[in-house]
Amino acid sequence: MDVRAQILDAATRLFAARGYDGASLGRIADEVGVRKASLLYHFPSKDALHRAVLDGVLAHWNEALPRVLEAAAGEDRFDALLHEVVGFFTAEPNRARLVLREALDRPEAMREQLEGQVAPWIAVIAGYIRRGQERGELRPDADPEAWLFQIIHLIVGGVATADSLAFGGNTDRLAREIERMAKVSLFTDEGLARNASRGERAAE
Amino acid sequence: MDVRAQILDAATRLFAARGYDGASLGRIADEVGVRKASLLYHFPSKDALHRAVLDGVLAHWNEALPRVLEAAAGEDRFDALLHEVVGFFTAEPNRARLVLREALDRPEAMREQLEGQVAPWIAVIAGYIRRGQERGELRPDADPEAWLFQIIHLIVGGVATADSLAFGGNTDRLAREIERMAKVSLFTDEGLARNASRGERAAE
DNA sequence: CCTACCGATCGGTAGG
DNA sequence: CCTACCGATCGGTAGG
Repeated sequence: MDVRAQILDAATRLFAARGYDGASLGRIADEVGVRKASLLYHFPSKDALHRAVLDGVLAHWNEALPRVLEAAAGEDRFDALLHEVVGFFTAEPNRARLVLREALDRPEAMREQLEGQVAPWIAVIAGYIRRGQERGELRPDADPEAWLFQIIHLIVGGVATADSLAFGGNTDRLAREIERMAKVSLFTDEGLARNASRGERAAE
Repeated sequence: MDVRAQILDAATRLFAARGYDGASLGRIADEVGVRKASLLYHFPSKDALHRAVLDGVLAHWNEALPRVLEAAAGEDRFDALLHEVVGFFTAEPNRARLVLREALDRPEAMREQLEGQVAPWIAVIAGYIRRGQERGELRPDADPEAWLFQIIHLIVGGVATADSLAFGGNTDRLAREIERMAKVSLFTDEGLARNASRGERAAE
């Protein structure tokens, strides 16, 4: 791994754990094993480094989401999407923490990112939901865009704060309840029945 | 309002907006209209001020929750609780941001707070849910503690990041979807029917 | 509640 | 990629 990637890696960890102001260039450089001045050769400023870290999180989505949407067959699309989101953030919880911190630290910048980069994909998936509602598989009173936001919110927030909430080893219970809430609040009884039969096959 | 309360007020605002490291004692003092050294007369250190701010958030719950639980009649208890949580955080979104930041910045301290101060109340309310499940009003597959955590999570996180998510004036949609998801994921059809008839009366 | 001040740390630059 | 250094800002203290 070249130095630039090592810097991005350490910066991701420290920005996620301590926030923009709490993470100093000196400590990031220490973790990589270089001097602060050398770090500023690769990234012109702390702000530029921070933006590069956030771009890394966003870049994955622009690659992964189209792939999942195209690959997953129509009926299994929701499971595939759910697992992609869960997998993406559990694989690297710092991604979730970075997103949450950005929402708190710079709400205006986050709003623009959501509108420009995330909203289009939300719209696409919301379209699938609307078709499911027309077929009677999904609850007609569900608000597709709002439902999606809340589920993503539960996953991202849950992963980001897992260390805080994980008392008594209840992370599994929390994760299972998210999945139950997501399904029961979106699928009709008819849709759930079809989903369950598919789930039993998948569990084997 | 005396100086001490003014300091706590300004500190709440700045800690919520910029985090512990991002909020300086100098700026907090500026907003109050005193010198930094004067601020350190009322609170011996930045850390002590921060803890006092968090205690203020917690103190409300130890007063409000027992009150709501006792006052609300059995059948309307869930609506009363939901509105208390929503009202508490929407009235002062900084409370929600502080809680979220604490979970990110000091997960260990947050975990202890949750175990000691919040878990007992969760247990009480979870008991109500279990009784509702035995009566057939609430879904038997719902995990009472986990469901409560997720609903509180949705409300706290939603309020804290409302500025980021509020594009196209969709905060109302997001709030309505939380309420719909909460109800449909907890109540059975029978329970929902009873709830709806009560809701219609309340809406008049 | 103030002025004056301290040591430490910060992001960033000069120059090689 | 380094050493050496800068001005600014930080939390906190002395003394009144």
